[in-house]
Amino acid sequence: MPCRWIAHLDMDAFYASVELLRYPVLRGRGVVVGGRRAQQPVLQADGSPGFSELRSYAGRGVVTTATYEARSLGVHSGMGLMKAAALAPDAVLLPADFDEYRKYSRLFKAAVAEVAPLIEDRGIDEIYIDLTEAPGAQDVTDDDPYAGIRAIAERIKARVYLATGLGCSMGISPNKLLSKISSELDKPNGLTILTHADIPSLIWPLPAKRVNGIGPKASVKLEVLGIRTIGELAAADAQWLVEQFGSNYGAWLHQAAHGRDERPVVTFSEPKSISRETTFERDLHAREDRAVLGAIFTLLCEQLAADLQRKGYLAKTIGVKLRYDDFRIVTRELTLESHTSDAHTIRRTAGRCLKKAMLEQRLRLLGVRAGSLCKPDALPASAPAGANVTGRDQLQLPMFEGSTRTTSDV
DNA sequence: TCTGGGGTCCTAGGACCC
DNA sequence: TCTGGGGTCCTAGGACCC
Repeated sequence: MPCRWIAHLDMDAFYASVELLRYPVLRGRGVVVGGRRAQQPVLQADGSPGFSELRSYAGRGVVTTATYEARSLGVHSGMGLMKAAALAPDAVLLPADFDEYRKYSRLFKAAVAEVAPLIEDRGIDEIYIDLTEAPGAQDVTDDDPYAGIRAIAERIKARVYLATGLGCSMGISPNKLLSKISSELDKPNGLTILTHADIPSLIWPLPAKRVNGIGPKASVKLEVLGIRTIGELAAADAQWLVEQFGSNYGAWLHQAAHGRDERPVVTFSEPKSISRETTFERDLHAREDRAVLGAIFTLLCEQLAADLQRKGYLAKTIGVKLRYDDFRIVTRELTLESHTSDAHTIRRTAGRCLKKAMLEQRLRLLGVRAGSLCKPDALPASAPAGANVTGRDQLQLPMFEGSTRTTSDV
């Protein structure tokens, strides 16, 4: 196939950078965003905000993002806040403000779309962009074979900064896999352009876990097998990888290590599931803490129902997720006979799921999930949202389509 | 001093049907 | 009477990602 130009754009330390826009006085300091109950800055007598430092934090919670100053001390996202406090006690801790981050997310994506509209959403702070057909993308000059694509990338970065005041890093290559790796090679505010010819020198020396899709488990297993870098993975026999990792994943590992990836940039996809979950401030017991647990459970179901209704989806399977105090996770789910977004139906079904799980051990987390989603208009017209009809009834209902309402319609 | 909240995809076994 | 596959749906768990 003709060479594609796929960009991966990643906002630099996104949440923390948004907070720096709000509190410019924190620029240059270690700043950590995270902790569900981290303290909002309180206004001091002189009108300036008083920030709480990481050292004074106690309780559950993880680092969501850290500025590069805090990262230089070893703090990284996903780390427990107590551990982060030991590494960077002087860092400022701010609570996450997702409404604000979503606002900036929309701003930067709209800015990119003005230059290049073929965008794949990869969450709040990153996107893929297909630049293959962008005007001038294939232009070359005597001293720069990437002159055209480089100019487009610089234009995108400038537009993002103009729209948000935030920096980003871009990786551009013939596919998503290589671009994702490339965008991290020159952070922050970086731009890396590479082709297949650069794989041996730029990609192969990197640790295998830098490949998107090789996580903690797979990288440990690879290390046990004597493979640390992407190059060593590329040198491994494909059949041997299949024997070690299964046909699907093994074959993919081999392809990935050679930088091969034909996935298209997908500009739209329907959600598969919607969920709500919460970690308690202290572990709860199904019997001893029945009242508070029940209230939280109902609230989660109501929030989930509201999410479904706001987004315009109906769900056919309802599930619960439990995390016990030893971090073991179990899930239970039930498939309904008809789709619903009704809070009571969700609560009742989730309650039946809960009964299928072991409830002796203390719980750390409780979640409710809606799956098998569809839009109301994709359903037979005679099976209205939340109608309590069985599958068999649904099959018979079309006989009444277009006829007068029956009592079962009400 | 442990480990948030929101997702996707894959695997695998059993039920059920043809 | 026994032996068989293939396809789809449901359920549970797990790896991985942002």
